[in-house]
Amino acid sequence: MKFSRKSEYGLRALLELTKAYDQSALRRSDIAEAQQIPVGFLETILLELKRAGILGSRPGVQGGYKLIKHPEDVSLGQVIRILDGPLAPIACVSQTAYQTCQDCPYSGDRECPIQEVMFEVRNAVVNVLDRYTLKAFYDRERSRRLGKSSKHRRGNTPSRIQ
Amino acid sequence: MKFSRKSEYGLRALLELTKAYDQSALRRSDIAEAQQIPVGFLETILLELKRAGILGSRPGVQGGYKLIKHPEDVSLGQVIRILDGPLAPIACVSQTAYQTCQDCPYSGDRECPIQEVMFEVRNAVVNVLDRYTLKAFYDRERSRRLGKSSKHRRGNTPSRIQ
DNA sequence: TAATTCTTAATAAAATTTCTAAACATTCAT
DNA sequence: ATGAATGTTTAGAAATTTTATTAAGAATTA
Repeated sequence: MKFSRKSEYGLRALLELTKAYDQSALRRSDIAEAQQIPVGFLETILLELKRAGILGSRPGVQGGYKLIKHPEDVSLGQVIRILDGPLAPIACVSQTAYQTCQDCPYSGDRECPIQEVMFEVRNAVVNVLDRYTLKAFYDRERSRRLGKSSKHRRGNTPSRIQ
Repeated sequence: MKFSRKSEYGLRALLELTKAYDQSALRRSDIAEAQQIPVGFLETILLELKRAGILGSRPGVQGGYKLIKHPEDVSLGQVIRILDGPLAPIACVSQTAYQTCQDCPYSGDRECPIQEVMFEVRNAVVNVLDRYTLKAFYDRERSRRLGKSSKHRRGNTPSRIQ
């Protein structure tokens, strides 16, 4: 029932990128150092997040990765689904990747008592992870740095990154 | 975020054993056949559940495995913890197997925003899995066989199995 | 005592996760 | 244009975990 290291690294990288949301791009090496992530593995992760449309990037001097979606628009559930696959504990209760259980004796019209529980587990997990967005990271860091009164206005952050 | 095949097999085996709770012991080969589980792997699983005090067993003719705890007293959370380890998605929010994250930059007094979410996920999962017991399997099968009015009285089921 | 069944440990096979390497492409400063 | 800095891509190696098998042994009952 664990999340993979990959998801963990991904979230930690996004934590850094969210803190730098309205600032300049971050090099993978900077992220790796800040969060103690093996740089080669981080690369793979950042590219998956880029393909999913969450990050943008640019090579060269002043290049790096950048969060291109608003923190409020990226749920942690989305991130984990990208990196780890479906959230459901068993394929027969997944909304995004449903599959009948192989050799399950409850196929057809008979109801499976295990499926019932697993469905509740799935919903419980999804409810938490789709409620939290990257904004939670943002707010927390702001309030740490600026004191309690911080309030971030959602606006246009000019950026040359695609 | 998946459960392992092992947990799934374990639950399915316990489903059979719960249905047979007040009847005779089940041979591993019968359980394996009923639930389409590789018999050798099932062996490993049943023994773990036995060591954990949930099952009893006896060799020889008329032998087999038997549920020795009352279905109401075995939560699905317990079962999965035995077979798959802690339910927490990350070690730093586990109650049963707490561990600080390796190389986590939020060690010490600084609060980790990821930990906060993961703690909620853990609680959500545990709430579901520790609320369901094997009795849910029992009830469901009874009502299927006997119609809606079934009500099982908790009583002494004589058994020679340890 | 013999047939049946569980017990145990070792380990093999398969799958997945984690990570590395290297050749390549793009951007920007000059 | 050129070169340094950085991302891109693919292949695959290493490590770990999961899944399963095997085989010798011990307990129970008829």
